[in-house]
Amino acid sequence: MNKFFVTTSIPYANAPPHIGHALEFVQADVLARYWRSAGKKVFFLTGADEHGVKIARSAQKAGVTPGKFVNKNTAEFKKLIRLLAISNDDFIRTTDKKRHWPGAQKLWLRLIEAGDIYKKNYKGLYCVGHEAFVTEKDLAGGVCAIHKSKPEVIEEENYFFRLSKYSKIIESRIKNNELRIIPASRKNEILSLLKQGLEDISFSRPSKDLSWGIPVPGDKTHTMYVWCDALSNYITAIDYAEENDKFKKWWPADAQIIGKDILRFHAAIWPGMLLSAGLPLPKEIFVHGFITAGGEKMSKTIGNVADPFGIIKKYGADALRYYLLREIPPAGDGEFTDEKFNERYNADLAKGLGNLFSRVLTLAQKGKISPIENPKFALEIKKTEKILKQLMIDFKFNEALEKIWRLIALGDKYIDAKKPWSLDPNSKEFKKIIGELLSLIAAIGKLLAPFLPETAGKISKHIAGGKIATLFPRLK
RNA sequence: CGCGGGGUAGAGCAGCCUGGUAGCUCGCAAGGCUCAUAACCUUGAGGUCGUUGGUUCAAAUCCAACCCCCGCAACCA
Repeated sequence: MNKFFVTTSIPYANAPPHIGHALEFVQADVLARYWRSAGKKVFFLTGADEHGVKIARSAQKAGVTPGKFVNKNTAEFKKLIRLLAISNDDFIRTTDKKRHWPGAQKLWLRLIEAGDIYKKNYKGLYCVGHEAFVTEKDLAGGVCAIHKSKPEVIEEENYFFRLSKYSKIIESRIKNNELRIIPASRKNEILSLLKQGLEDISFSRPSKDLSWGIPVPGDKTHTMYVWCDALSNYITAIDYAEENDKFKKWWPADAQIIGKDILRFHAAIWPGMLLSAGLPLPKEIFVHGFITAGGEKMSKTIGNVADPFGIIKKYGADALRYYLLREIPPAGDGEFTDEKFNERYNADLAKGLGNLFSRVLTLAQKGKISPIENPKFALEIKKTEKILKQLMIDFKFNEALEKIWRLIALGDKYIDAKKPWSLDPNSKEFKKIIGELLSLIAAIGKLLAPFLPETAGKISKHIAGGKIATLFPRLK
């Protein structure tokens, strides 16, 4: 198929975005841009998860309605997406009653038709301070660790989803790669979980406890729990409610990008729901890690959280994109520190790409020079293109950039060997050498476009205009 | 016996699946160059591959045991 439907997880609009969100957006964006330029029809979806008790409570604390509360946070996410030059085709919000709710409710009804929704008493420990159920983990010596009060045992009736029924089939789909989980370590992780068998999951909450959400169809006393509410965004955005041509064109998703914390939801619960509804499963789930700071987990409490807005403002979107793609192992945890950022920036962007660009354009200004193909360069570029394709299939963004940087080194070596500055700018030889370098840089720019769209634009613009420009000023 | 990730040059990492001269980036040293953002190019120094034992002609790589570090409550991907 010549289409590519890529999704990010939809961030929870309970807090403003941080650098981890930026990572996921950028990874998905590179895929979208790459496959778009490779000629595929691409649909790139992202959005916001805006329901739930937590948001309702945060809104109350802030003294605003939940609607206003999520509007504010979602606006921040949209701002980050815009500033990062993310090329998403759509943005779905779970509070969207027109676009999202009908599809979510339809999905629920399909699960009922399949006989997979049933009512069951749910017994749990209710903490008055939390105004919610707590688990054993929240307790310390039999009392709530935060509120120091003894929780009550409460029984309530909830809807359940018969996830257990699909345990075996999900396991086999993942095992035989009909549903590819990347990297392999995550695949193994989920398989070991599936081996133990999945349990049915609570699928609703009484409306009195959770009113900020989507009502269960035909039962006003219950509200959908997060599973049917949020996971369904991947299909509601492409008109699952209508099941029209748009839906048929795009579903199943070709790649779903998620973080390691929500692997279970996407590789077990979500496939279970799709199977129950008689829908195909996504083809691939790519799982990225977390960004740490100085070996420690980023935490608002510790205060070592890197702020994506500040970085973009200071160094530009492409500098942040480059760091996230080059320095963070795509499928593993990675570090973000100012020192590392400066090092990467100076070594690769300023002294590498920027400097080569600058020295070639300076020389090119000495005469009217147009790009000329060099067979050796052309061969290397072609090789790089080929390797790049496989690396994109494997989600290895860091290696892809490393390969492109080899072409930059090639350019530097060529200049050094040919010493064009010692030649007469009007000589044929000079024009040939610089022309070849111009065409190499143009090719590098083209290869970089999915990763650093703004820089790629600058490169082609300045080559055409013959003007010298500083792509990335060196940091002190 | 909870689960998972990791321990390879001063730092950060790759290599391990599919054993066979230990590689990359940064940093450091020497030389070259002067077109360029004090940038670029070349060469070099630096490693008992966590420990111990096993398999093998051969182990960073396979097997076993052990030691150490980091995640697995919340904000949060």
